[in-house]
Amino acid sequence: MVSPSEPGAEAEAAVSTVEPGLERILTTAIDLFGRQGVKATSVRAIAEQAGVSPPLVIHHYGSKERLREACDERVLAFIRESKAETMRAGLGGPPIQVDTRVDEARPALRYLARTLSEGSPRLDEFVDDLVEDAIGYTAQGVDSGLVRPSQNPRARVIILTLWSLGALVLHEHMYRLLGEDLIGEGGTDLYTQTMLELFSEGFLTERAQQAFTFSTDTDDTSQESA
Amino acid sequence: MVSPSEPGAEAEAAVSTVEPGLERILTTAIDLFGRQGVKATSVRAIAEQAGVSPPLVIHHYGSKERLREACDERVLAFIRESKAETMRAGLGGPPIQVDTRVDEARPALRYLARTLSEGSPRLDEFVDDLVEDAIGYTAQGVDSGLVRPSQNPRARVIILTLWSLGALVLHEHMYRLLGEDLIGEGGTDLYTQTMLELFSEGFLTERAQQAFTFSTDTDDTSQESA
DNA sequence: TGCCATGCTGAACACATGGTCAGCCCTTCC
DNA sequence: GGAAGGGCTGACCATGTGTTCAGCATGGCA
Repeated sequence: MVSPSEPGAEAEAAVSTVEPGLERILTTAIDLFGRQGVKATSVRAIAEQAGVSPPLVIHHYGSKERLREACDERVLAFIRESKAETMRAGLGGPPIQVDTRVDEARPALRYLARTLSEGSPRLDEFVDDLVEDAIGYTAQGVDSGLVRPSQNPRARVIILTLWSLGALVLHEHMYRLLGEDLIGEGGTDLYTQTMLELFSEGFLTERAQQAFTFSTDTDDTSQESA
Repeated sequence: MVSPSEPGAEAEAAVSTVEPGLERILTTAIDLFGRQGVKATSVRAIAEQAGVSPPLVIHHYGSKERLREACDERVLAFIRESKAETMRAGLGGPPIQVDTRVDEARPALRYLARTLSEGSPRLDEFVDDLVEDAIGYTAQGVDSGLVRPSQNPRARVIILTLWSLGALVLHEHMYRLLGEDLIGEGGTDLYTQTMLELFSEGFLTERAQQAFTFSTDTDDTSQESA
C-alpha cells in the first residue's frame, strides 16, 4: 500500500524518546507492521524509527516473532477494552468499536486490518469472540424487536461480521472511493447511513427475489464466489 | 495464514514440467504469492517449485517485481474474462464472478484476495472498474424494478463491492466459521442464501431505525469505525 | 566506594535474498 | 557443418536480515 492513500499518513511516525525503549519499540512495531506487514518490516527499520539499536529490540523481546506476538496482544487488548467501553446494547453494533480520536486507535486499527489478512496465531480466537459476542446481542435484538429474525441466525452474524472486518481490511480503498476513513477520526457518516439504509430497507425488491431464486435453481454453470 | 485453513490446500502445488519454464514460473508465482504474499516468497522458492533454476526466473521476467506485475496482469485478465462470460444482467450480481471449477480459478482468487490487502499498482484501477460496472448494472436494476432505489446510489455500490471483496480477502475465516469456501468449488449456498435474506428483508426493524437514528444524533462520544 | 541490576550499543556472525555472469545444450536454418 | 537463437544453469556477488556477543554507562543500595 502506498502511504498517501490514507489521510494523515505520517502523523503517527514520531515516537517520543521520553518513553522507555521497551514501549517505543512496541509502538513503532505496531505502526510499521500495520503499514507494511511483518515480513516487509525489518528489525533495523523498527529500531531506527524507535531511536534505539537493533540488538535492543531483540534484547527486550527475544526475537522478531516474539515482538510480533507482543504487538498482537497489545492491539487485541486495546480493541477489546475499547469495545467493552462503547458497547451498544441490543442494536448489534459494529464488531469493532473504537474511539478513533484516541491516539492509539489508528495504528491499532491499521495493525488489525493488516493482521486480518496476513494471519496471526491469536486472530482466529479474536474473530471467534467477535462472532460469539455478536450472536449474543443480535439474539437480544431479535427478542426486543429491533432486529429481524433470520432463517440462519449464526450464518447471518458471521457474514455481517466478516463484511465489517473486510471493510476494515480494505480501508484504503474505502477512503479512496468513498472519502471516508474507517480507521481515522473524520467520521463515517455516509458509510453508516448507507449501511443503515441497506439493513433497513434491503436492496432487492420482491421481484428480484423471485427472479433470483429461479435463476439460482436453474443456473448451474458457475459457482459464484464473491 | 496456515495452509490447512483452506480445503485442498496442496491441490495446486504440482506444476507440470511439460509446460515451458516461462509459464511454469508464472503459475507457480501466482500460487505462492497468493499463499504467502510477495515479500514472504523468495525467487528461489518459486524456482524450486517450478522446477527451474533461480536465474531463469530473472532471465524470463527481468526481476521479481516484474514477475509480480506479470502475475497481476494474468490474474486480473482472467477475472475480467470470467466476469464477462458469466455476467448476470440487471441483478447486480457479485463483483467477482468466476467459475470455481476451472483449475486456474482458485490460485487466481487467492492471489486477488492477497493482492487486495497487500496493494498493487494495478489494483486500484481494477477495483474502480468493478465499482463502475456495478454502478451501471445496479442502475439498470433500479430501472427494471429489481433493485430498490437509494439515497446514495454510488456509496451503496461502493460499500457492497468492498464488502464482497473484503469477504474474499477473509475467505479463510469464512471457511473456518461458515464452512464455505469463497475461492473453491464447494459452493456457497448458505452465504448466498443468507446474503439474499439480508438484501431482501433487511436486518433492522423500523423500531431499530428510529432508535438508532436518535442514538446517532446524540451519541458523539465515539466514532464507530467498522 | 564497590557491587549489582538495568538499559543500551558497536561490531560481528551466519544465513538469506535478488540478481549477474559465463557458459552449456539443443534446435533450427543456411 | 557451422552459426544463431533460445532455454537453461552453476557459481558467484553485493546487500540485507535476525541475531549473538562483549562491554559501557547509569542508577540504586549496602
